[in-house]
Amino acid sequence: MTAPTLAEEIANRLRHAILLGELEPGSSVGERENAQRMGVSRTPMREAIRILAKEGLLILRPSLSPVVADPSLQQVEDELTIIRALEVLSGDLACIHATDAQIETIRALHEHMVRLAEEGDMLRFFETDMDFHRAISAASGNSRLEELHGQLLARLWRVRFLSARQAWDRDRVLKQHGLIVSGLEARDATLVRLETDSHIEHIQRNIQGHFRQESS
Amino acid sequence: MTAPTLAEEIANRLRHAILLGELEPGSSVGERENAQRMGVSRTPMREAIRILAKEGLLILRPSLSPVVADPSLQQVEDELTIIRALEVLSGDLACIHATDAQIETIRALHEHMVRLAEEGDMLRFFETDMDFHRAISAASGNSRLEELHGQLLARLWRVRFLSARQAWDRDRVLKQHGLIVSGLEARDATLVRLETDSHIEHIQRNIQGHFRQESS
DNA sequence: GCCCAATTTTTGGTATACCATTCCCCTCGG
DNA sequence: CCGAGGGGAATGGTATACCAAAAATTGGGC
Repeated sequence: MTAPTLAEEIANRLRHAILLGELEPGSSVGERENAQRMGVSRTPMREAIRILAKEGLLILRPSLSPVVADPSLQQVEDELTIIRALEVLSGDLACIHATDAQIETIRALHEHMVRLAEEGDMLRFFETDMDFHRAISAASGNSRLEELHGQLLARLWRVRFLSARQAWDRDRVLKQHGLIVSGLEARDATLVRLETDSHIEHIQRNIQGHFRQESS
Repeated sequence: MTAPTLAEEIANRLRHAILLGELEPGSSVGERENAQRMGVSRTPMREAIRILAKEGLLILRPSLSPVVADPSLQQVEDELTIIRALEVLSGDLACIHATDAQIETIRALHEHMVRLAEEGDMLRFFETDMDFHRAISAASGNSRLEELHGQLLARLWRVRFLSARQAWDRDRVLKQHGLIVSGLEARDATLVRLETDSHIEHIQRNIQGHFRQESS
């Protein structure tokens, strides 16, 4: 792997900080201020800001400091609608193109989640959840789809993380994941599509609940 | 409208040049060279290059000049697969959420294409074709979907333009568009989905033909 | 005549300085 | 006491200078 540029590195650090909530939504992220805070010059910081803006984590305003994005329920639902379509597509393609090794990887991720659920490691559980879905898009054999899906997923990382915290339904998540894995192993596109669709619909409902709770 | 920044402006100029083929695929686009050629400093040029790279028109290589992208047939097909899923989704949503005015706009674009076909204005015809599809995604009521779809469409602008040049089947395009418009007006999601799917499948076939011809 | 290595050149990456615009606060006038 | 105007501070946008690394070229050795 080639050495990561400084701009990418601070972009990663910033992204981490945003996703973990260390930088609150709505707070401003000036070029100078943050550049000094992280000990770099404005140039790479400026580029890092553009990167995160393209990812949707920062909002650029003309002649004004960028702010940490604070997406509305409507926006999140819109994105999730797209993710749903892409994941269904991924499942369809994966049933055709996935190698056995890829499906094996997906099953391994699933079983890893089961263990993490038993141990109660919520953060790891959640991150593996993301990996699980990413692995499916990777198994589609469509690299551009994998990339795009990953971007959208990253964008919703925080809100999904927050809404998954309450996680009254880890069992349902695991059960649905299990069915999706079975569907992939049987190359049963219909089953995969159905379960994927239902799965994301539940996620959507969770997020709606999260927003409702937050506004109170 | 707020004044566009210099970086955006030269990004637009560069994009135009690339899409029109004034910059051949594979040719290198160094920061210094192009900055001087366009009479700006490296900083905005650098940013413009990043923008176009994110759009997929330029390929960044570590420690090497960026080059104008020259997508393979596989890559184009992958992207088109995604576009197909997104357009089908757009059609579904548009049948539910589109306003009558939006559908009216779509019909107007369609009829405009008919006129342009009669006049033989290929470039305008093609651009209106793009607008037609964009208008449908706009009618979905999902702004993020509209944005994403637009980006993917832009990325394939050039190859679609080239493959549409031969255009032995303008009649089929217009017929399918007409059916899609009818479907939208009737809010018949099934019809829209079917025709959209078939429409893009034909585009895919055209592009395959274009690549086959090019390689000979 | 060919290949390898050292050097030179060119590349992107980074830091810094400067500018125009805008925003904010303070003061002055009603 | 309130509002409008002005000045200063802070912002992002741009230009430029410098650096390290990598690629290309050239010269020497085999």
